[in-house]
Formats: sequence, structure tokens, C-alpha cells
Amino acid sequence: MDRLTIKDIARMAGVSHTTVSRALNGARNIRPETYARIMEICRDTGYTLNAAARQLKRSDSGAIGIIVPDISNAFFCELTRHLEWLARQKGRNVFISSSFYDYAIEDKNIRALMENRVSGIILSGVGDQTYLRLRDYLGKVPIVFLGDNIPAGMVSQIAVDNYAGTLMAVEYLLSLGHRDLVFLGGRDSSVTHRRRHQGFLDAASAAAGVRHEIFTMLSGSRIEDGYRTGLAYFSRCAEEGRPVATGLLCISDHFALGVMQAAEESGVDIPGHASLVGFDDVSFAALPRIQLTTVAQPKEEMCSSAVETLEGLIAAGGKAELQRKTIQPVLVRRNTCGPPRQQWHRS
Amino acid sequence: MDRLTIKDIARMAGVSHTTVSRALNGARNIRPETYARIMEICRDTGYTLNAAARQLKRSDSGAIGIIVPDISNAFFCELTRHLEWLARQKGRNVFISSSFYDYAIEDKNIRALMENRVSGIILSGVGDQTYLRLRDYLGKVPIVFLGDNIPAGMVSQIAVDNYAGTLMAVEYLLSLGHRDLVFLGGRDSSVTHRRRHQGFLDAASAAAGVRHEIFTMLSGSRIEDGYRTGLAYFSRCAEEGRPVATGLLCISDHFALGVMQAAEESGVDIPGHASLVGFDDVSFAALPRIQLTTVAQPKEEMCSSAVETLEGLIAAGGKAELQRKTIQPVLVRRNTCGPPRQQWHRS
DNA sequence: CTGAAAGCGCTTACAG
DNA sequence: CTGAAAGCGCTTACAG
Repeated sequence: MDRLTIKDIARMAGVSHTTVSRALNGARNIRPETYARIMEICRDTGYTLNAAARQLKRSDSGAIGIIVPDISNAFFCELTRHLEWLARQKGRNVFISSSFYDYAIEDKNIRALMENRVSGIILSGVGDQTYLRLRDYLGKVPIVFLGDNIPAGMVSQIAVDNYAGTLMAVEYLLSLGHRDLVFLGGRDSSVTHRRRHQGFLDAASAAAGVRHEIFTMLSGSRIEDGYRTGLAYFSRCAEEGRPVATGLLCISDHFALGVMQAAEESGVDIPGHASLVGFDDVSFAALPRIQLTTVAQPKEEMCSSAVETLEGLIAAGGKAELQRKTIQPVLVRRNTCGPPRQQWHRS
Repeated sequence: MDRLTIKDIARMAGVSHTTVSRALNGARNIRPETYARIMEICRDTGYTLNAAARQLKRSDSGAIGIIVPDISNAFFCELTRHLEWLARQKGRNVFISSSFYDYAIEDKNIRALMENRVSGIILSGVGDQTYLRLRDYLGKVPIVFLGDNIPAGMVSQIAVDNYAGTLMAVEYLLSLGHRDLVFLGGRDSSVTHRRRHQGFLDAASAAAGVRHEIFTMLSGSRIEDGYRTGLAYFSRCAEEGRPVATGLLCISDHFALGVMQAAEESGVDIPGHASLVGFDDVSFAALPRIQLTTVAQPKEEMCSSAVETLEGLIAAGGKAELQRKTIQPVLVRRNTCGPPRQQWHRS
């Protein structure tokens, strides 16, 4: 499957390959007829230029790369879609890849992007090790971090205020009258998760007479993890003969869905016995029958900030200051919360 | 942000750039100490080779491209994740992009992949125009079509038997005792949708005394489209003073979810007044409280077939026969179907 | 085990 | 408006 080159086209058109190159690059100092003839031949023969050769001269592909931990997670899926759309609006080609929550794959993906000389990268990191592994690449290519899995302020970053997010969720539950809260899920290797924990802890301890606890068992935040954690939590309550907390906060919407299922199977009614709050506001949280109350990450705002910031860094050619932006989450009230009614006890 | 080249490394290591290249390519005919010294310098300096230069020599990037119509759709999202994972297992770098259900963008994406000299492409097409626009690229790069948006047998293709899918859905509804069916959604420009329509029509007309109809209003198959179509259908029934069909088939799961919401708002109980069947079996169809009965597309099988087929075509170097595989869908029975009980009339 | 040389397919001053 | 020439950063026979 050998492909035609610029020289083949030149021969067919009876011009030099320099002229073909000029035509392909839309130069204006070329006779209209020559231009038309060349373009026609290119079309007829199905010529596609060799991006590698072009980049070798240009030293930059003009494309940007996007890396997310898990593209099958609705949150990242929606994020990716917005990012890709916005970047294409700017005329950029976009390369997307997932790290599958694996540092080694994340590393490989970054390398692949660097080797392809992308103009910039938008990265949603795997966890708090990401930064350490990333350090070598910093300063070699503009990178915008989406999310706060970064220990210190050494990179450009767009993040939602996760601490404020759980804070407002707790306050909402408190205002409803709940005095027994549990936070389900989250892992220590994620800065994001730690911040959500901290917001919960601070808000719950600040209020007088509020029982609270973080219950975590698995490091993941998928539906499955929520399901198993929920099952474990409800059965622990049953074993110890104490009531299930009336306010349930979850590390993510996916996780909350799993908890919802575990609740159903354990005979815990939501929001009858317990109110449930998620985090992220993925699209299915708004589904009929789900109607999950959750802390929304303003995805469109995050994405347009990320793309704008990256373009700024690229335009500044490495001489730019670090850019950081924190976006405030917003509580979306749907149907999984209500005032405490009856507590659930093992029947 | 100028990057180091192989020559810079060579100078630092006191060898020729040929030797550096050999080290980088893991050649064995190189003295261990020389190899170690070179690799150490590469690591310390953060050298990343220029993929463009390498490809220029190799004429092939070794990567593959994946294009789907809409990455925010759960079905394609899940598909993409599997494809990416499987391809990476084979050591391939993967470039993903979406066409946003737009032929022009689809075209642009294919071109970008061709220009980057990917070894192969897995394409889930926008609609029945895709093939016409694709024709010029066929034969220039191995392409596997995922889905059946192809008019004739001119390409390698992995598709689910959409016709059989609705056929089995209708038979299931019939076996439950339903005699009034409606198919909601779908557009004529999609071969996939036409096949689903045809399966419905054939199965419903083959049975005696079954009332059936295709009701379609919008070309999309997103939640929103299902919601609006559902609302329109229910209100038309109300206006004409006739009952809502007791068996509802939908063009996709997303669409079915929208119909579910419309039903809820219109006072149509599912599965009390009407049974509901989706298509695809996306992950949220299995969610608690959703539990949508649906025709599943065996995603893992489709994806591994697609990747294997593509690898086969690539290995054959353009001399391969067309490969085609049809995968049988499977009906997943959950909670949105039941025997007909009472019909819904405007109250 | 190592190096000099050619060349992959483009782009871009430079000269005309 | 057009062409000859140099060079981007690699890889790969070929020679030693």
C-alpha cells in the first residue's frame, strides 16, 4: 500500500514538487490554473500528505492530546466529549486516550503524545503519583491539569473545589434535619477524594450533636464498588444492631448508584430511611426513577477553561505563568433526599 | 521549547548518532556499557524521540484509529473503551475521535488518520452516506466497519444482526400476550435503524391479529429525542381517544429512557400499562430502578472481532479478502416488560 | 561492536 | 509566479 508523494503529483502536473507543496499549503503566489490542476490531481488520485514529513519540518503537530483515567466512566466520557468539541472548534486535531487508572499506562500515553509532538496536553490524572511521574515532562510541553490530583501548585490547573462540594452537601443534609451522617467511599491516594473527605469531616464536626463517620472499603468509585461498599455498610449496621445513618454521602455518582442498589436489596428505602447524595452530576443522575441529588461539577465551564488555558500556554510558547482556576460546584437537588423520617433497623 | 535530538545524545555519549538509534531500538549488537550510558543520558535529559522522523522512515506509525459517531453516548463509550484496551494489548497506540454525527467531521477525522499513516482504522459510521464518502480511502488503508451503515458488501465489517434483534423483541412481547405494538424512533438515513424497523414490521405482520405501527418524529436517538417522541406519541393517543399500545419498542436504550420519562409524566405506567424494550444494553440499562428489558449487542465480542479482523487485514498487507461477521444479539429480560394488564386511556 | 552515508516526504528561504 | 537546494530527525543497509 505505497502512497503517492508530492513528487508523484508534481510529475503528473508537470511542475516542481515545491509548487505542489505551495498549492497544498494554500499559498497565494501561485497561478490559479496551476493551483487548480494540482488540486484536481490530488483529488483524483486520492493523495493524502504525509503528516510525519510535514511535522518533521514544522516541529509541532498542532494537535493536542487528552488523557483521562477511564473513558467508560460517564463523567470522563462527558468531559472528553466537550474537550474534543471545543478543541476542534479551534482547528486542533485531538488525540484521546485512557490510562485505565494505571500509572504505567498514563506514562506511556504521555510519552506517545510527546513523541508525536503535540502542542499541548490536557490531563486528568490517575492519582497523587501522577505528578511525580509527570515531572520530567513538565516544561517540555504545555500541560493543563484537569482536576486536583496534584500535591502542590506547580502546574496549570483547572479544578472544582471538591472541599466546598461536600461542605455544601453536608449543610444541605443538616438543613433537612439529619444528625447522623456517613460518607461512603474514596481512597487516600486520590487528592480529589481526600478533599471530599475533608469537607465532609469539617462540616460535620462543626455542627453540634452530629454523628459522622467515613466508611470506606474499596479504592474504586465505580458502580460495583459502591454496591459492595453499601452492602457491607448496611450489614455492619445490622450486625451491630444500630441504625443506618439517615444521611448518606458518596464519593461519586457511579458509586452512589451502587449504594442505591445495595440499599434496595437491603430493604433500606431512599429517601424514606436515608437520604443519598452523589458527586459529579453525570447524565444518568437526572434519569427518571434515578433522580439523584448530587454535587455537580460544572463540566462545560471546566472544559472551556481547560481549552482556553491550554491555548494560552501554547500561544505563550513556554514563557507563560502558571494558570490556575478553581470552579465552584453546585448542589443539584433531586429526589433522593428528604427530611429524616423513620430510621432503618434490622427487622 | 526545542527538544533534544539523537545527535545531541550522541555528542554527550561520545558516540555516533547511529549508535544512539540502535540503542533506542533495542538492538543487541551493541556493547552493554555503551547501551547503558546512552540510555542513562536519555533518561536524565528527558529525551523523547521524534515520532514524525521515525515514521518518515518506517512509513507506518503502527497505531490504529478509532472513529465513533458520538463518544458521549454510553454505547459508543463502552465500545471505545473495549477497543482501546484490546488494541493496546496488541501493543498499538490508539487514536480516538468522534464524528459528532456529522459527515464532514467524519471525513476530516479519516483524513487526519490517513495523513498520520495509521496502520488501520475501526470505524463506526455516521449513516448511509459514510460509505460513499469513504470510497476514496478504501484500499489505501485497512478499515473495519463496526455496525452496518454500509449499503453493500464492499468492506470488512462486524455487525450485530439488527433485524434479528427486533424480531426477537417482538416475539417476546407476543409471547407475553401483547397484540398492540408500536416502534418508536429511528431514521431512514441509518441502515441500522432501517433494519430494526424491518425486523419489527416483519415479525408483527407475520402474527395474526396484531396491530402495529412505526411512530417516528425526530432523527436522533438520544434520551432527549425519546422523551419528545414519547410525549408526542402519548398525547396523540389521548387526542385520538385511543389506547396507548401495550408493547413499546425503541430504537435504542437512550431513546427508551426518554420514553420512560415521558411515560411517567403522561401517567403511563411501565410495565403496568405498557411494556418497554430498548436496544443496545448500555450499562445504565441494568441500573436499579431502571432495569430496562433490552436487546443486547454483545459489545465485547464485537470489539474483539473488530480488533482481530483489523490485525488480520494489516498482517495481510492489503492482499486480504474482505472479512465479514454478523453477531447475534441477545434479549436481556429485566423489569420493564410484563403481560398486558390494563390499557391506558386518557383519564 | 561501531560509524559514514543515503534517504524517508515534506517546507521554506533564496534566487530568478 | 516558479524551481533548485538545504534540511527537519530519524533508520538502515553497508563497510569496517
